[in-house]
Amino acid sequence: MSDKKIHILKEAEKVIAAKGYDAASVRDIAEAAGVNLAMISYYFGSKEKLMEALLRYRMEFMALKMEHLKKDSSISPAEKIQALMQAYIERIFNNQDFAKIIMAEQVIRKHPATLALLRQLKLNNYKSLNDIVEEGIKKNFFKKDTEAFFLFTTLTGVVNHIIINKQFYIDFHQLENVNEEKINEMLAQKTFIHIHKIFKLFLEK
Amino acid sequence: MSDKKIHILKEAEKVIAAKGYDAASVRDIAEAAGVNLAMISYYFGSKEKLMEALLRYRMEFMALKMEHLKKDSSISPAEKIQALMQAYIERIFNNQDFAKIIMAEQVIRKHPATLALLRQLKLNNYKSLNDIVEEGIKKNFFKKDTEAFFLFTTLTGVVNHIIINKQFYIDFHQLENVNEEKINEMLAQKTFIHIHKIFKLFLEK
Amino acid sequence: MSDKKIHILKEAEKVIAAKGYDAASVRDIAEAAGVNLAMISYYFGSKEKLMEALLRYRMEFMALKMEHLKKDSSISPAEKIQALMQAYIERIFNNQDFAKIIMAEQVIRKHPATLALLRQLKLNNYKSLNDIVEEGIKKNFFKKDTEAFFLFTTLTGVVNHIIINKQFYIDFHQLENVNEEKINEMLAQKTFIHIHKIFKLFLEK
Amino acid sequence: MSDKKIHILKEAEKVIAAKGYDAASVRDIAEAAGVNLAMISYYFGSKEKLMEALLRYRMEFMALKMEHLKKDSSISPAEKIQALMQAYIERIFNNQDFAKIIMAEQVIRKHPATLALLRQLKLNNYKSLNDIVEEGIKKNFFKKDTEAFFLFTTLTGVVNHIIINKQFYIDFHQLENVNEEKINEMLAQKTFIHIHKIFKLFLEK
DNA sequence: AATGAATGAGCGTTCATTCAT
DNA sequence: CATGAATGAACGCTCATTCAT
Repeated sequence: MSDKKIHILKEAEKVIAAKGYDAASVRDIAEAAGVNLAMISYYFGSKEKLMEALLRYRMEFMALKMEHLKKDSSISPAEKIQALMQAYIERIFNNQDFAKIIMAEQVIRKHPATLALLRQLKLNNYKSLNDIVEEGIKKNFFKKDTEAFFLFTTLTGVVNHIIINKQFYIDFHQLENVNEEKINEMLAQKTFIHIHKIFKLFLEK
Repeated sequence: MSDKKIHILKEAEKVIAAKGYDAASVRDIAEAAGVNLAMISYYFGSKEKLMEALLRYRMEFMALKMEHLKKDSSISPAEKIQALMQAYIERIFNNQDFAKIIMAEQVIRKHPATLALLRQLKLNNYKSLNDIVEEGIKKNFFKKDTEAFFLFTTLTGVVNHIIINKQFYIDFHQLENVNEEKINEMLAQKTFIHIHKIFKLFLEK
Repeated sequence: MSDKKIHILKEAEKVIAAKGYDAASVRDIAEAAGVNLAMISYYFGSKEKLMEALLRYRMEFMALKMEHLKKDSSISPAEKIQALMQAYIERIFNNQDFAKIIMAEQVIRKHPATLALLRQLKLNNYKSLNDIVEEGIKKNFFKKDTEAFFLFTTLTGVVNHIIINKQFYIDFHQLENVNEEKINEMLAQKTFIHIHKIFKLFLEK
Repeated sequence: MSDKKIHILKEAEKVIAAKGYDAASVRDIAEAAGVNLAMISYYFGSKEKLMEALLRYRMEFMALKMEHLKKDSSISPAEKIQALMQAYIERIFNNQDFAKIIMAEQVIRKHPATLALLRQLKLNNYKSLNDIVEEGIKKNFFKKDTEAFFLFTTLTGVVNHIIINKQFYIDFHQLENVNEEKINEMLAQKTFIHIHKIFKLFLEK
């Protein structure tokens, strides 16, 4: 993909995360990207296809491809889970705009083309988690009776809601003057510890 | 509030939950409610004020007013937490449309008027939780080192993400033909058990 | 149909006849009719539907409903043909804008919805002519071997091409300063005589 | 003119005949001709000038240049008329797309540049006819009182309307499965006979 | 109180054309 | 000679809202 297309996608991501897909006009996006209005259609075909392109572009980085981990028997299931958690938290925290867009897209809108993409992403991530859990159970490291679905929604739900409530956290703890990067780091770390404890509770014998 | 207004709000809730605020046109809402288009502005002033009215109307039921519990010293903090969890899960599951609207509103849009309302709701709910936690700590029932913020985001994050991923769960477990009411009940119960375990982990000594 | 709708249709007819359907923008039509741009969609739904409404509105006057003539046996087939010719010439000359629109629509564009309407109009007119011709043949007044199709295309082709070439006629005979009404009357009369002779040639024994 | 230009013109002719000038986008034409979009402007300057080029290119074949006939006194005026009729019918039937474009252009659009060209074409054709008619009158072969204008509009009107109504004719006589070439031949022949009779009526003493 | 009619603003998209290479 | 990239203008249409009744 051309640099210009990527540039437009990145600016579009900001605008759409801030306003939502419907309220983000093509004119808004074009202005933010510093390109002519007609370029959007020229490059992507339509607003909807730009959205699709954005999802495809970012999903590559969002997807938890744990293939290299799965087959490595020198790493314990517990360590794999830890790595997956770490990767997910990192990715969400490193692209909070995209995380918001995905959240909004799941809750409302549900455009057919994006729906299929999101389902695929979700399925892949879910399976990555599930595979490790099943491996852990088989190898007798993990408890048998834990539904992966609840672990999955816990991981995604907690991380995403921490993103949503970040401003609330800042306000509550009066961190307005703290560097945002610092806050993100701190929150990410605390989030990891928090979820790690939960996963241990549900998985480790 | 007049019955007609409430009727419009309820229909608007469905439409907005399905399409999102921006994509839900006043025409859509008027048609769904079976009222004249001009009635919306006539009754509520504007689309935005209808949204505000909807938030106010539903937030009364969403807010976790635990005053009657707080002062009752015959109930243990653990039981209070349990009651709060139960109440929250019940409310989200009983009004999934509104839950979606609130989620979308928090993630995107962020209209000043609604922002303040949502912040208030969040603060109230957070404080309800926090009060109980602090009481538990003071009474030496709960661990000292647990941040209420993470308990809060866990409760809200998990419950809301289970709502978001309900369809995914149905597809995955092939429950397409199961009565939706049944699925809701089952999921709500499992969600309660799941979160209850987490809370125990973080709070109980 | 409301007066305002009819007013818009009449102004639209002028604009579309002058520029052609595609070049006549909704903005042009709205301006010509002195109404707000959005009124066009409000009243007619879309530009295409306005066109359809125009066709339906004018076709009532364009159709050669000769039922009252057909059954009247006191009128000879020759007189009936004469009446039909007269009626057709009159209608085309009295609404030259619409005649042009129909011509252009038949030649190019051919939008499904209008295509069906025009086909119906053509079929009705053709049948009106054909019925009389067949009656004349049966009653032994008319020649047997004349194809109605060529009479039909002669009538419509000649009349419409005289409309098309009216300006050419005016220029050629330097009638720039003659009242248009006069020219129309004169041309209509000459056209009638011309076609009458042709029809006599092909029909009368 | 280069082969490529001619190729573009021929493809443009098809597209414009099918959709009309305004609805035929430069993109459509470029795609149909298999050339780069920018080539159109590059070769012809603009869409309008392409249209002009098309008119100029085709008008050479459309113009009824009867000079060689006019001066030949061994051919009777009646035979000359016949030759002109034949030539006109042939040209229209052999290039129905262009005939449609000319018709549409005369009825609507009327762009200054094309208007002048078409007027010239019309004038030339009209004069070719008129010259022969006048010669016939002078030589006492033809009736005096026939206006050439009505002969002209009869020739052009009937032929062009037969083209317009060709599909109607096919539908009516259920000739859907007959080879189009065959239908054209048959119609052209019938048209010639038909118009020939009319011209005889109006001209021969 | 209730509503059909109307409106200005803005939407996503496509247009013919130009420009840099 | 040829073309991919880019652009300003305009397109048909829908929006939330207002107004006259």
